[in-house]
Amino acid sequence: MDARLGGEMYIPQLSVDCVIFGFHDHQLKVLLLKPRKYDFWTLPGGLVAQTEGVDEAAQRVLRERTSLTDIYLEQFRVFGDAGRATIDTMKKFLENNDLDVADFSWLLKRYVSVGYYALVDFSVIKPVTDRFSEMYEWCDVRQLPEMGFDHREIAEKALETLQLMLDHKLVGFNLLSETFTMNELQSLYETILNTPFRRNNFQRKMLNLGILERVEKLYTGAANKAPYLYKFKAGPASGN
Amino acid sequence: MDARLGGEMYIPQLSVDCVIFGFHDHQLKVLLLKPRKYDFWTLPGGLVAQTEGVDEAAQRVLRERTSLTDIYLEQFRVFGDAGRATIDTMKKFLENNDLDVADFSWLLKRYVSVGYYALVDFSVIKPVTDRFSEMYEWCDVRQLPEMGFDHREIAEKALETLQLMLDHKLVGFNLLSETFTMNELQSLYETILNTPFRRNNFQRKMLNLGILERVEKLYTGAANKAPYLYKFKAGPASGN
DNA sequence: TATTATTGTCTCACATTAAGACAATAATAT
DNA sequence: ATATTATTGTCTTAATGTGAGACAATAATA
Repeated sequence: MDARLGGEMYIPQLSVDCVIFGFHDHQLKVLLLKPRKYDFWTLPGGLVAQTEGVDEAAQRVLRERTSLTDIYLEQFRVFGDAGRATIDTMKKFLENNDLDVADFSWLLKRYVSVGYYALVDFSVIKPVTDRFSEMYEWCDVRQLPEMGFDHREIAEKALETLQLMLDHKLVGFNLLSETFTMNELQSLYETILNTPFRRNNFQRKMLNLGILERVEKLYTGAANKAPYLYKFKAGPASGN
Repeated sequence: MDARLGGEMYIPQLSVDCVIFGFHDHQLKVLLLKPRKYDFWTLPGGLVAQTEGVDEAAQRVLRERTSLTDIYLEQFRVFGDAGRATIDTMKKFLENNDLDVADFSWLLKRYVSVGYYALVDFSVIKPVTDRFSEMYEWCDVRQLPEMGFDHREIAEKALETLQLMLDHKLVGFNLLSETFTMNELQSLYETILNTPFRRNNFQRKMLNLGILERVEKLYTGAANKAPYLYKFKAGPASGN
C-alpha cells in the first residue's frame, strides 16, 4: 500500500500476503509486522495493482513493506473465507492511520488473499518497515503471537506446504548461509518436518544427492573433530 | 454467471475456473464447455459472489454451469497474468449473448482466476450445460482443442498438480467406478503419470497399501482367467 | 481334451534404508 | 607428552523395498 491509495489503481478486494521463512536458533521463524496502534501482528501484505501480475504484486508488496528485494516467492493458496472481522479490522486500520473511511469504502469489503511464501537467509536479511508498521519481528512459526485477519491460518498453511515441498524440491538450502555444516542442515530439516533423523543416515542421504560441495573445515574451538563446511553445488538442476 | 449479473453482487475481477477430470477409454479427459457463437472451448468458470467463500463459489459455479453437484474440488493455483486478450474476448462474449457492453464495463477488466480441479467417475457424471454454452465435451487433456482465455494453461497446470498429488494422496480412485479391476487401476495410473508400470509389481504395490478390498470376480466372457474386482476400502484414512 | 490369453503370485537379484559400531580429530585435563 | 572427551565421518549388517522374470491357475474356444 502507499499514499496514492485509490479505487482505480488496484484490483478491488484482492490482496497478497507473504509468509517469509527464516531459520535461526533451531527455530523456523516467520517475518511479522506490527501495525501502528494495534496489539496484533500481521504478515507483509498489500493490494494488487491493475497493471501488474499477481506474482509481480507479491514481489512489490514485499519490497514496499519490508524493503526486501529479489526474494523468490512461491504462491501456495488462496484464502477467501475472511469474514466480517476483516472488515472491522480494516476500518480501525484506516482510522488509526488518519485515513478517511469515506474515501476508502471500497476497501471495506470482504477480501480474497493470495498467499505466497519465501525462504530467506536469516543472517543476511535486514528488513525495514514502512509507515504502516511500527516494528517487525521474527517469530517462531509454531508459537505465533496474536495475529490479525486470518494471518495465523495463512502462516500455518504455508508451513504445511513447505513441509510437502521439502521432499520434492531441495528448497531448504535457501534458509541457510552460503556455507553450512551437516549438523545445521539436519537441524533445519528436523525443525521444518518436526521429526528427528539419524545423524549417519541423514549425512549419507544428503551426500548421495550429489548436490553438496565440501569446501573447508570449521574450527569452532570446541574439544572435538571439526565439521566440514558444505555449500549448495550450483548445478544444472538448481532445485531453487 | 446468471441473468442477474451486476457490479454489486460479485467480487470484481475475480473468477474461478474448474478443471473436471474424468477417465475413459484409456484417456484422461477434461470437461469443456463451448460458448455460444464461439469457435473455442472454455473450462466451466464464473464469478465469486460477495457473500460466499471462494471454495463455495467454485462449487456453485460448477453446479450452475454443468449441473454437477457434490463434487470435491481442490484449489491448486491462481492465474493472474491474463492479458488484454481476455478483455477483448469478454467484450465479444457480452455481444454474443445480447448483453449491453455499457452495463457491464466492470466486467471488461483484467481478471484473476482461481483454479480448481476435481476427479469424477466418468461413467456416472452427466453434465447439463447452461444458457451460455451450446454444448459440452470430454476432451483428452493431452490433446485439447482451441481454448479461450488462458484456459489451456490452467488445464495443463491442473494436470501437473494431479500428477504430483497422485504420489501423496490416494486421489486416483475417485476417477473409477465403485468397483474396478487391477488392470483399470493400472491403466489410470499409467495415463495420468504417462509412464508404463509392470503388471506384477504394480499389483503388489497397490495391495500392500492395504486400502483395497477384493469383492468378487468379473466374468467378462473372455477366454481367460477372470480378474478380481476391487473397491476402495473405506478406512480411517480416507485419502481425500 | 488341448489351446489360448490373461491373471495372481512367487522368486531372485539388486537397491535403499535403519541402526549400530568404530576410527579420526581437536580441544582439555593430567 | 599423554590420556580424556565430545563430536564427526564412515563403515557394516540386517531389514525392507523394487525391478524383472517365471509359472501355475483359470475361463473361454477349438
